Amino acid sequence: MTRPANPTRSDAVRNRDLLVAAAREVLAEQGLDAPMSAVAKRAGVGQGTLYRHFPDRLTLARAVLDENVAHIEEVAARPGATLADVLGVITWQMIHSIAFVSLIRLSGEETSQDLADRVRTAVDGLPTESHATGTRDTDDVMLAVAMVSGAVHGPTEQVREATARRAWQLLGIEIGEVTPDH
Amino acid sequence: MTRPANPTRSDAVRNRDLLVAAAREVLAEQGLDAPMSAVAKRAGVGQGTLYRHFPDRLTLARAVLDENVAHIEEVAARPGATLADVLGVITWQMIHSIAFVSLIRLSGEETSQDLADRVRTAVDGLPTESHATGTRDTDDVMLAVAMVSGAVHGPTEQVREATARRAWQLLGIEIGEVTPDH
Amino acid sequence: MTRPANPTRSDAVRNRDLLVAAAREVLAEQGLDAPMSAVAKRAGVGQGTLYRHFPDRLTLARAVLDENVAHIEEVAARPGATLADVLGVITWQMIHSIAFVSLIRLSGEETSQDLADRVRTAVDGLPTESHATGTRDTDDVMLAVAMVSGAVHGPTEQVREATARRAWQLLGIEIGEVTPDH
Amino acid sequence: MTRPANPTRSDAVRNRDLLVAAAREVLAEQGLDAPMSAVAKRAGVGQGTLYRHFPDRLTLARAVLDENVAHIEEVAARPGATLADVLGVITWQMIHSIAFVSLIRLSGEETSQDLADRVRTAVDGLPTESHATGTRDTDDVMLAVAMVSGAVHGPTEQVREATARRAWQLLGIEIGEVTPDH
DNA sequence: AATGAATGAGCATTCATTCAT
DNA sequence: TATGAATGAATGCTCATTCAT
Repeated sequence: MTRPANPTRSDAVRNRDLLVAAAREVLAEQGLDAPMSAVAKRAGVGQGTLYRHFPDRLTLARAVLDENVAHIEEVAARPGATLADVLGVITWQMIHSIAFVSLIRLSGEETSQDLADRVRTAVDGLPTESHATGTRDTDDVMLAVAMVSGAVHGPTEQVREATARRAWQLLGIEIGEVTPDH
Repeated sequence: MTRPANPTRSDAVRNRDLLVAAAREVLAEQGLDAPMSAVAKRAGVGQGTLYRHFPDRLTLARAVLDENVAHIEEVAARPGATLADVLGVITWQMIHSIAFVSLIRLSGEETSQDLADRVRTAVDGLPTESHATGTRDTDDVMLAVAMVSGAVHGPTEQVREATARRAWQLLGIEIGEVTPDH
Repeated sequence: MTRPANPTRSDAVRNRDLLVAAAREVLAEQGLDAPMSAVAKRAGVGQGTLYRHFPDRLTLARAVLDENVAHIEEVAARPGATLADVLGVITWQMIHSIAFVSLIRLSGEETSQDLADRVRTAVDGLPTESHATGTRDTDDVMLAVAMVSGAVHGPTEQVREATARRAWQLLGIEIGEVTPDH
Repeated sequence: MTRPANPTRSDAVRNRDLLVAAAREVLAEQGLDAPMSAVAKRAGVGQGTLYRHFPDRLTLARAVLDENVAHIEEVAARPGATLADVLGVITWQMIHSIAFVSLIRLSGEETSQDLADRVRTAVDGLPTESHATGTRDTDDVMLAVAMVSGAVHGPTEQVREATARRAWQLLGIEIGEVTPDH
């Protein structure tokens, strides 16, 4: 348990969490260009507080993605986890958040290379579920994720999920359950 | 003699072309959100002129894409053209224009369905070059294009081209020369 | 008959008439702030032509009012015309043209004093129809017209006419038929 | 202690007042179409501040008129107040503010019906000062106000006041002192 | 440290006026 | 002389960011 014994900061920690949660929702709905004020309002804090925690839009977006990545890492670390399992989770995230897709898109940039690297590390060495898929080069897996993200569009989550599934099929890669796994 | 006096077309046509060319550059560099004023400035015309020709941003973007699509159609219509040839041209366009990628991304929307349809029609029925590729369902080809667009990122055109080529490989689809073919 | 024998200018005269007619409609509908381009478009002429005939908005507006005033003068000059007759015509004009009311409003300014003077002259010395009204000071009549113009508002012509009639009643002034008298 | 921290009202209240005062002046001088930026500049605040307090031009105009109407209500509520007193105050406001006149003009519209209603309510039931005037129907009084507003024009306040007085005379309505009564 | 008001730059859009043809 | 395209100033409005409290 890494609870920092720092009781006076409990407010700050709480606000940070509120902001990340709010940003997740707002960015998912409106995309990366959403007004910062909308995030502050949804979190129920002042604009100044938002800027205290996240000096710029990218820092905030990265904090959101960080939780996504942390969840991916967690799933990957489970005993018996397979590549398919992890890809299922990633696919769920792509389907449900415009921002997540946009952030993957920005991953090539200097902006969030570290996050991409963490996903790569998590994926690296995971066993593939069947011989049909075969062992994958990690770079190729990351590229495949980016490719599927390019396919994930459509008005409803149902449409986006169907498209994503077909995209994985075209790549010949099996994925597990598409689930938030929260 | 009451000459109708409607000769001033030379300016107008020239300005329209200047604007589309400027928009192509600006949108390629800055994406679909680029300021309209930047387009007008690059074209060397006033803002009013831009709005006279293109009442809104989408109309302008469509005019740009229209030329891309027209070129794709032209290549597809050549005697002996194959799917690989056309995909090579499309790939070149994706590598060189952020806007083109963004527009592919928007294709699902009401915005530019007609343009996407024209590409689909152009692609439909093109012969595949080798037995390795096999006959392709047109929907899958369009999905593959979207997928590759998701992979096309990177600081330089060289990197983007290499990534795009690898993406096509993962899909098992052969493409022809990556060329503007102007 | 004051038809000037100047055949080469027939086009110009025709355009002037078209413009005044268009301005009458457009100003009546949209008020004095209507775009000049809307007038030119409605007249079916170019913007340049409009500016050739009417260098500024006020000149154009005055030309419209001039026809109104000319009609008032014509009615006033008829044998047997009474003040009530003329006020009926004026009332009709107020009811049917936002611009006419606005122009009356501007009449105090230097802008169209001459037009106001012509109305005054036309009104001056007209016999009143009945002893109920009595002889009127011309200045007061002009003021009364301005006052009624202040009352002429409402969504429909029916409402505006009813309000105008009540306004004249409050002033104790009888008016004749409310008619364009074209 | 988690002090809610909401003390910053002083600035906000002050700025709101500055804006209303500035708007009063600017609208009085330039009418309802005055640029919003002119109001912000006169108030000495940024444009954003203006929009924070008044999201659109009508809201701002209504805030200005609200003070006028509040003052009318206050005078009407004084013990012993007569219709003539209130009409005197209204007349003063018409003479000194183009905007007030314009707003009376707009009263028919959906825009500020509530304000017009408040004036009507204030006027309703006020005693008339002398038998010369007699009891007035409230609708007629409101119409009379609109009529006088139509007469209030002229280059100087002196001219406008003289015209307004004559207009009331033509209506046979006595008014009290023409005064701001601040 | 939190709040939310203030700032002002930035972008979209309209329209009066000019001018090339 | 007529046309209508071009210009660019003006205005509305929206945020990102700063700062007084």
